Amino acid sequence: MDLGPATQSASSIDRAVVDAVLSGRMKAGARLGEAQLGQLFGVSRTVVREALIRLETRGIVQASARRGWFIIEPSMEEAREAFQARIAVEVGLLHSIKSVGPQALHQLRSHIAQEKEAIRSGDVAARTFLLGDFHVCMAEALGSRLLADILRDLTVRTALISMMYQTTHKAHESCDEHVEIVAALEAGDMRRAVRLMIDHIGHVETGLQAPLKTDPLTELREALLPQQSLAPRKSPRAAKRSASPKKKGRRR
Amino acid sequence: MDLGPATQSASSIDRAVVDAVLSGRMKAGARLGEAQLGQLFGVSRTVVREALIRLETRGIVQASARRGWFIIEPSMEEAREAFQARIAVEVGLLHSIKSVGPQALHQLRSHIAQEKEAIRSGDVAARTFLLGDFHVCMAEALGSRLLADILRDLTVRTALISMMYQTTHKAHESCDEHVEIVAALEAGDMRRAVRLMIDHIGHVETGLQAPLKTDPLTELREALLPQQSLAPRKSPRAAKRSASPKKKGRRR
DNA sequence: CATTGCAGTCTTGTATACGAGATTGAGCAA
DNA sequence: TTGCTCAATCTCGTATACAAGACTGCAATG
Repeated sequence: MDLGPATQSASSIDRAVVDAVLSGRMKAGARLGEAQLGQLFGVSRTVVREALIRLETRGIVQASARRGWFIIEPSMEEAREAFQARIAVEVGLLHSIKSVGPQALHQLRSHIAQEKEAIRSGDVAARTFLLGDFHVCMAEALGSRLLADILRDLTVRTALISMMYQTTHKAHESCDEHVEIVAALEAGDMRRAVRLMIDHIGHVETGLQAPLKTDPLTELREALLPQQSLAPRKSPRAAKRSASPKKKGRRR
Repeated sequence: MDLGPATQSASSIDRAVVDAVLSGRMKAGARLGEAQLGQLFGVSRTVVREALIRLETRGIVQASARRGWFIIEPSMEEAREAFQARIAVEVGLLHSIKSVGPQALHQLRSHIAQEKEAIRSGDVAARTFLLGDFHVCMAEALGSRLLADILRDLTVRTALISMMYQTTHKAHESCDEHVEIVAALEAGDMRRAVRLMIDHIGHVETGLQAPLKTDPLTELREALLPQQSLAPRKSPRAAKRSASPKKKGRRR
């Protein structure tokens, strides 16, 4: 992690946030203060703001007017959409290729080796990152940088979802499925690869359970605010007893 | 030439630029000065800059350090990538659905009716916009807002490409193919819809010809800068005085 | 005539100033 | 205690200031 040169920090803020999310070090709903990030990276709010705007455009963070920037908190519905989009893109990708070259296979096998190593050593952050990155890596290896970028952003979304909602899908199972997919690619059996990929993503999605309750207010919020509330209460009469629900834990 | 400050300056700059590109009113390589846009929309450079950063993140404009912002000029290679990505996404989308509801069909037919009207009336901008927007509209009608957004940005790219490189594909042919695709969707024949869509996008892509030479330096740039380019078979006229307002500097 | 050095101008990159919405917490009344 | 008001504070939204890179045009030079 390089926090030194100011010239690079412009785009390194983006990468730092994305990596943090993909590694599970940063959770959905986490707050990203402009001033804080600026101090952390040694730049002014202007530069931080540009990075946040990029992340917002990519659907990774969300600005709440005059309150702050937060990592997005996908709803169950948005979760489904994200998984569906991923399936569509990855299936389309697999359909669009005839065969897989030896170099691409090497890259994928190398990636899976890293996954196994991370799983073995118990490095949760690396494991989480690599398991999601496999799909990005696949798109890249198969020749489409554009689709890889698209998949990366979609993966961020599903990664957040997997952390928000309990998932029964275990790491080694995912890794095993990656192995099978690569095997199918190597055999040139695209139909099987597609089938495996659909099942694989489906396994993760159907593994979603009730939301994790690290925050005691999570249930309440889920129950009361199915959609994000943007009602600017001006009349104090209507809002009576709503003093308690402060948003999330403040981080300092 | 003032568009009036009453427009929602926040995201309206984005939309204005995207619409202008999709309508063919703004061509690849067009310059977008911060100060100019600011005056045009009645906001400061800060707001303009945010919009430009969003557009850059979406791959629509490109910043050249301390020179300015420009609509991207995809190379032939990038053109192929964009078309391939579009095929992958749209094929994946069609594969991921079982059937198409009556409401979606209505939307698509309505869209095609607009296309025909624009073609009939000779409204080139509307025609260009609608022909590209059909694919976005399809993704939206088929239920994936995420994929629709992705397709919109990819479509911007291919739209620019179609304007940069001469295309033999005519508007009414595209419209006819849209009709066929919708017919296949209505019949529930997804396999046929997929094939038609691949052919349709392929028709546009294979229709690409030699680059349009609005800029006398195009050939020179193509010959010297990119990694691999098609062999130019036209006799290049010597780039005499470049009195044109268009100025292409070197890239670093 | 072609080339090169140089100053002036233009445009962006970054920081900072200032204002407004949102939140919080204390104080006060019932 | 409960409920309300309001000022202090936090944070972002927008504009502006200033510096530096990049281009232009001209003149001097070979």
